[in-house]
Amino acid sequence: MNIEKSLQQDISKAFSTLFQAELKADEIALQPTRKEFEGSHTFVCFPYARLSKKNPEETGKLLGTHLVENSEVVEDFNVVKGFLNLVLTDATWVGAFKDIFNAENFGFQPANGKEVMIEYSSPNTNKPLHLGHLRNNFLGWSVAEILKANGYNVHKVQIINDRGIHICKSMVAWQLYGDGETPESSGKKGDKLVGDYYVKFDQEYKKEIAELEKKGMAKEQAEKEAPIFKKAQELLLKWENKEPEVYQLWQTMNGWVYDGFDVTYKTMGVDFDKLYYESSTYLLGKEQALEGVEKGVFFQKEDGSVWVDLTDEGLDQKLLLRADGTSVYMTQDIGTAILRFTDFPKISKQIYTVGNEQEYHFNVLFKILAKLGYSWAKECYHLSYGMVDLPTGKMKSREGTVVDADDLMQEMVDTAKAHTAELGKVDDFTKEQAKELYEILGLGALKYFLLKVDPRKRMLFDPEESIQFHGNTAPFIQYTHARISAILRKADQLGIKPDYNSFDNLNSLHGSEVGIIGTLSDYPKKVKEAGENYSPDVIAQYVYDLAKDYNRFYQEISIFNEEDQDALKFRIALSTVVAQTIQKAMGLLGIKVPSRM
RNA sequence: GGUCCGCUAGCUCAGCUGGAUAGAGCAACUGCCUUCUAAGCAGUAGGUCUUAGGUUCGAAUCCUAAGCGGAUCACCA
Repeated sequence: MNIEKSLQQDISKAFSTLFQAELKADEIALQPTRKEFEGSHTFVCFPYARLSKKNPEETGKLLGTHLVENSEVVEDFNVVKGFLNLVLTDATWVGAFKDIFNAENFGFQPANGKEVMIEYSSPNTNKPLHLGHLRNNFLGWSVAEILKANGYNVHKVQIINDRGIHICKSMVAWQLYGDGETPESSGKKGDKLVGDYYVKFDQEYKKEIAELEKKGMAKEQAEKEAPIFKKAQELLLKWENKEPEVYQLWQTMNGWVYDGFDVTYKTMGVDFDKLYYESSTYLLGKEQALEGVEKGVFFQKEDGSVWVDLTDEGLDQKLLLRADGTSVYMTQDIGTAILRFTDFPKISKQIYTVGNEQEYHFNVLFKILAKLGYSWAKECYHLSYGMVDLPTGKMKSREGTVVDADDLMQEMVDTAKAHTAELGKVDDFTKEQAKELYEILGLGALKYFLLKVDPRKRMLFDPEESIQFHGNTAPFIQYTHARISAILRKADQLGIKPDYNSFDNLNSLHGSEVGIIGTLSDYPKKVKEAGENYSPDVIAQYVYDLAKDYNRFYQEISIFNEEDQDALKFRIALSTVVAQTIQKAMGLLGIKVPSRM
């Protein structure tokens, strides 16, 4: 029996007997008691004074007295300024813990038969992944896990933006300046190599613009007339016409990028159930655009370009096909969405994990899909997250202030290594064990740092702070797990194996033990909340609180010096559940926990 | 200019379905390792919750306006 529900029912009954007033159990709001007062649950009397026809203070006193006499769970109470603080019996806490200890998959919901699709990552294939992608990938992957924990069947997908003017830019630069360079010939990671040519393009492009401007051309026109830019445009057109030479180069260079991405995804610990490629969805989008013209939902301008008019929705007109027939970003997103709902007809929701600078884009996309008559358009949701800023300001790829994903992850692992070596606690580890530990710690620290913040908010990435191993960090939580693991190893050696009835005669609990049980009881609620709001930060915050609670207990109470066998077994059981919960909650964030560190 | 988002301790963030004296971490200062891992624990100090109105028994939380910062309004993705 859930503690909160028992209390709600008892309070409801009390209102009926004491005040002859009807108050439904599920309408009763209880809040956690502030730590400066005695008790665990607080009933705020003000809103109910109307029902009790007594002032809040009086209501609280009558209610408290009645509960102590009639409720099995209430031991004591105090009323402070209209707040009724309830102290529960230790038996109640032990009972609640027994249920948790016994639970099959505590905190997780059984399958609910619903399917959702979540998209994340979705990089362009013209440059390597960076810090912003890390937030995106960790967020999307974590939300997927959290939704699974809430009983959904989840499909993790991404759309790889493998075609378009951006990749053509890299291709042109490689044709002009590449001299046949390949990842094999230069030893460069494929995505880095292609990214270098994207930068090269931009440098040359700027030079050409400057030259044209010098000759008296307006900047805007120079941007369109620069020869290298025109070459990129030509390549795009040739690509859409599937000219073999261009198509092959495109395939080769994308192949290099995919090889590079694979390595990065593997390090990140992120994966996908299905990949969509823009190159194979944009044609469907084109068809839709043309069909839309026939249906009269879209219109064509004199130059042949296709547009949608959303002015009646408070938005603007939006281009869907260029005059030369080539498609834009929006075109392929229409095709992709349709394809996905065709592939997975049962999905009840599609979540797009994409930065908040694209809010307008998705707003428009969903409206277009609705206009085309797709009823599922309203089930599309843009999980919009904030930018990652650096202490030096915004990341700008063209100014070289981008934090590369591979470099950053490596740096985190290196730092974990240095810090661990300094402490010297795992000097007996084999090389492989040590390497694994450094990766668990370094990647964990990074993931936690990026996930503990509300995704909707923009956040500051301070490299100094991100590699901190104290305080509200993954290593702190991982350390707590390692400590518990040491205790459980010892308990195992001593043959202490608590079961459901091992602590039936336990007659008193310490405050820190009650605190842990209270926090554990919150876990299912937190998993649900994190799922409803697509907020891994709820889990991050929770698991930190749990670790803190355990560390206080660890510091205050000795386990193995305890003579009372019931108390000893209870503490082992409590430690077991905390370790499992830490492990599972961190798992929802994609963070592993070591048994020694 | 229109639309949207943010503003809480020196810094980074919780709290936001209205509840008590607004919480953590970092940084600073003070204690605690012959005891299950000190990557820890306990404590001190640090706040007109951007401002002004309003609703309410009660507002960091809801409403209105202003200020500051950001995003967006591309034949870029």
